[in-house]
Formats: sequence, C-alpha cells, structure tokens
Amino acid sequence: MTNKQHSKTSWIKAGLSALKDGDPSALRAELLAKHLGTTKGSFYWHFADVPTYHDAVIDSWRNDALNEIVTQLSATGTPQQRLHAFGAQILSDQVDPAMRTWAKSHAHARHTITQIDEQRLTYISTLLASLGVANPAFALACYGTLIGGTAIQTDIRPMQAFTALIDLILALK
Amino acid sequence: MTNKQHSKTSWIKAGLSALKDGDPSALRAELLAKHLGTTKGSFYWHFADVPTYHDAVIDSWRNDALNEIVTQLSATGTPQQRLHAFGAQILSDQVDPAMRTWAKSHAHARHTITQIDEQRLTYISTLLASLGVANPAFALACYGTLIGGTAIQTDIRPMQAFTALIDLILALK
DNA sequence: GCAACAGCATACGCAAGCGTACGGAACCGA
DNA sequence: TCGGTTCCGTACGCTTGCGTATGCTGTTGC
Repeated sequence: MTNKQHSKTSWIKAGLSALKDGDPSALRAELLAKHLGTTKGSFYWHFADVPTYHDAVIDSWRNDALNEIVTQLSATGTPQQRLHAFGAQILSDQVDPAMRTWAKSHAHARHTITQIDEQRLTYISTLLASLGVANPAFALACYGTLIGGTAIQTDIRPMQAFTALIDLILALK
Repeated sequence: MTNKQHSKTSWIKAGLSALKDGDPSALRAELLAKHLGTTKGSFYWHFADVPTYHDAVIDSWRNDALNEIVTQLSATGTPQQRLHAFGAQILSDQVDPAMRTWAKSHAHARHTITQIDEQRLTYISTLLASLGVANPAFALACYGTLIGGTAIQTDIRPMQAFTALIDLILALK
C-alpha cells in the first residue's frame, strides 16, 4: 500500500482493524505485513514475537474500553440518556466480540474481558440504582442483551431490544 | 485410553466434548486421536479430511439443538414454566458458545447458528405472545440475556438475570 | 561527506498440522 | 485355513507460520 514507515501503533491499529471482521487467527505477522504493504522484517523490529504483539493489541483495546467508561462517567444528561448512550457505545465496539471470542483460548484476553465486564456492569448497576432499581440481575440483563444481541443472528436490532428493556425496567419503578 | 475401535460417532462426540472447554482449534486430527487413544489413521479412515469432519461435528450439534426445540414444543406446563425450562436448556448447552465463536470464521457454523437462533427466537416469541407480550424485541432481550450472560465474566448467575427479566416482562401485562 | 543507527527486505532453519501410502492386525465367511 | 474386508499404525512429503540472521537503504549528527 503506502511506502511509509510503520510504528508500533500502526501495527496495533492494523491488528484491531483485523479483529473487527475476523477472529484472532487473523493476527499473523506475515498476513498483517501484507495488509500494511511491508514485510515481517518490520514486525520483528517493533515486537519481540507474536505473543508480545498480541498482548499489545489486547492492552490497546483495554485502554480504549476503559477510556469509554471514563467518558461515560463524566457525561451529562439524565440517567436514561446516559444508559442509552452507554448502550450505543457498547454496540459500536466492533472489537468486543472478537476479544470475547479470544478470551476462551487466551489468558490475557480473558483477564482483560473480565476487567472490562466488571467496569461496565458496575456502571450500569450504578445508573440503575440511581433510578431506584437495586437488583443487580437487571444490570446483567441489560448488558447481556447488548452483548448477546450482537452475537445472535437476527434481523431485530440489538438497540431495539436494549431500549425496550430499559423502558420496561424504568416503568417498573 | 481404551483399545476399542472407534466409529464416526465417537470421533464426533470427542469433538463436541473438546468444544465444551475450548475453541475450534482443538478440533485437530492428531490431537483428538491422542484423546481417543488412537492415531490419525483411524481419523482418515472415517473422514475424508478435516473440513468434512468439522461439518459433521456442526451437523451433530445442529441436530441436538433442533431436537431440544422439538422437546420444548411438546412440553407441558404453563408458559412461565416453559420459559424457565427453555432458559435452563439454553444455559446447559455448553457447546453453544464455541459454536457461536466458530461462526465468525466458518460459513457452515454461521449458517447453522443462524438457523438455531431463528428457531429459538421464534419459540420465545410464541411463548411471550401467548402471554400477551407482542413486542419481538422482548424475545431478543430474553435470548440475549441468556447468550450474553454466559459470555460475560461475572459472579451473577445468568439464570438469575433471565428469571428476573421474565418476571418483569410478565408483570408488565 | 561519512560514520552510526533506525527501519526494512530477504533468505534460511524449524516445528506443527494436513493428507497420503502402505503395511499389518483382527475378524469374518466359506 | 485362506482370501477378503475392516480398521488402525507409521512413515513420508507438503504447506504454513514462527523466529533469526544478515545485509541493504535512508536519515541524522557532525
């Protein structure tokens, strides 16, 4: 492609992009090199080996995901609006499914997903609690609808199910 | 292990068992042979090649999943009881997550998951409709809670979220 | 201009997994 | 018991991806 030089970051970005429409087996040195228009000589200059690179990709996604939470925490609006924005945020994360897939076979990915899930669940729980809904099972139902909705093959939009669920929970109160 | 002879079925069962605690990369001829206490000579006697074997494993799971639906359809009890039983059924399917993972990179697995999801969503929708809940988004929320709940790392039980959600939906009516 | 170094290309050895070839054991029926 | 069939063990070649070694190129300090 381009004849530019590549940094660690460009390799990581290429990896995250590959995860958006594929499984982690797409994260191979020579395959990524072809996408970047270079060779694996560059890869092994920036990274010691493939596992090290994989960890870097995971850490990069982890940072992004954590920053999203921080952004949400400092957001304004009613709890309903914030819930909606949070759902949209989760659904827009195209790397999440692949990362969740990866977690089944990769310890670092699993550890990272566990941490991110904990943060997100805590955030939803807090929002729901501020609306008078104390049962943490509802937080898991909301988050599960988002995560499951993207994994399920159907023509119903996950956002539709999520908003319907939110409205239902709030009607309870 | 045993010195028994192996059939197509025993290879497929070994594959499904391997999928319960691992990703599809565990479905390799020589690795499975070691688990069965034999060699890949047996594997290539029963199957033309690895892709053919993979399709057989997927088809076997597809049959099981379809039969579960049929079993549920002929079940007795109140719609509430049947919803609960259905949720337990889904959660007890330990191959489902791996199959869903596999669907991202394997066309036949993807096609199979699509079909199974359609059947299950139709079943939930029908049950909910019989309870006076017409919005199909709620069916996706229920199913998503089950599927997402198993993929999310937390100490809350997915069944807890599912029953809480069911109760909430039924309270709406 | 010319070291010195950052960054990349290329060639190689190595291991893993696939598929095949072929031989041997076990088990028939006649 | 003998020929045939079924099923498995083993050795081999092939491909793919990993990691290393080594040399080339462009840039920078001076």
